[in-house]
Amino acid sequence: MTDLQNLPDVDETEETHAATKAAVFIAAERLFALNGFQNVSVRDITAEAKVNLASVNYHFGSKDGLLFEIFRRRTAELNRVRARMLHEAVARRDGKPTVRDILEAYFAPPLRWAAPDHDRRISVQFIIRARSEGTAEMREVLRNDVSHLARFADALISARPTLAREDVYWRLHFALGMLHNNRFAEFDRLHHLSDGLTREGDVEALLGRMLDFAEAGFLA
Amino acid sequence: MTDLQNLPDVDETEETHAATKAAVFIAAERLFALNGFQNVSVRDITAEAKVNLASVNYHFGSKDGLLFEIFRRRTAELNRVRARMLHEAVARRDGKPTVRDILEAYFAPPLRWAAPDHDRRISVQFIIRARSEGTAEMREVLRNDVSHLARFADALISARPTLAREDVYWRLHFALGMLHNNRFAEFDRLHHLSDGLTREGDVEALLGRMLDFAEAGFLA
DNA sequence: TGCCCGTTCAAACGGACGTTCGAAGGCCGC
DNA sequence: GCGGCCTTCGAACGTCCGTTTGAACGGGCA
Repeated sequence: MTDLQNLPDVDETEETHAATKAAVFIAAERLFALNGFQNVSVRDITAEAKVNLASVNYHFGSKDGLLFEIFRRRTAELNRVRARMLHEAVARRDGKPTVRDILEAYFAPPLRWAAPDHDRRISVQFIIRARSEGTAEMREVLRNDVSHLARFADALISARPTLAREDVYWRLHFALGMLHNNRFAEFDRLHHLSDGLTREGDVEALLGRMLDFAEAGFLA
Repeated sequence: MTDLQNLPDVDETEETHAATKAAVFIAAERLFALNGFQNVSVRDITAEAKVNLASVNYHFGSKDGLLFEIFRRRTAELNRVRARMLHEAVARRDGKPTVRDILEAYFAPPLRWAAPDHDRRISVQFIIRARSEGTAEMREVLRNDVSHLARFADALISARPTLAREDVYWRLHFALGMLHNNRFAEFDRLHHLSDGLTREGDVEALLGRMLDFAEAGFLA
């Protein structure tokens, strides 16, 4: 029951009171995010969710169908929040958002989801993983995702009109690299390298550091 | 201090005496880099190398053994080149290399390997993939790799003494993200986003762009 | 030539996996 | 209470995979 609240009530598909489907969804997202897509079997998922083995194929058609549905919901959700933040920044700045505003609209949502006590902490790791381990179907969505990313690229081009467009695209590419590198394993490595000096708990501080770095890179 | 110059060399003579082993090595590196570790079977490798199925287990013990040997050789090779470049930069600047020097020593070797006509173009993609899809054994090596990375971190701390150490570690983390994001799939996405404006062919130009961005981030 | 031993070969083994199937369960309107 | 339908269940199927096996091969040396 409490599990149902974590399942996003996506408008198009009305959810019946199938607790099994929600349990599978949550268990799969967690296991995939932690262990990788190929290293998690349908039996692992149904064991964690404490449901029957056939549940995955009954509710999601196939293992890939389950993976894709998680991916689709989470990316749509994330893109919605990002678009809203960008829109608010445009309104706040009278149509002229700064580079930092635009980068913040892209960085902040996933970073805030990744906060230690946030219930979407796992979703961010799932999305990051999908970018490198995703199936062909996921990459297809990421292709259409380009139109979403293009809004931020256009905003950046407007914010820095003196810079060549290709320079903006490359720097956006670098900024995306900064963001996508925020995986558990990389945080561990950094923590080990710095002898415990760096801590990932404070996401607002991390956001500030990332914006300082990326903004300077864009203004160079 | 570990002397990276004295790491075990790649045994090229062994390859010439056992052509099968070399063929397996090359085919496996290529397939793994292009398709991912889990998506390539031993049968795929031996088919591409035109050798018998049992060759992998005979020469490398297991599939994971083959994977690890490729990973071990390539990372050792890369670290050696990086350490040499850092050493040369230290000598050239009388013990005071700039932030740009240090970043260049870390960025340039893999980027130059990734040049379109370079024979190590595939190796870079393999190494990048190992960072996110690697086995537990590989991550163990990456843990020891921290001592290699620590040299660059220390150099950066010396180059920017007024900056808090944790700030340097975080910014190095960001710079690593920029580098590790240079995958085929990401280049494709960028190419698509920019409508063909960005081209990855000129690695020296890319290196310059990356150094401009990261240097500005460090000097912020 | 005849033996030796590192290498290659075809074939099979055992297991893990995604998926399917038919039956049983359980909730609902009637 | 009863029939219908969505869901859950245990069990099995077929496939692909990494690995092993034992025999055959072939060059180097006495």
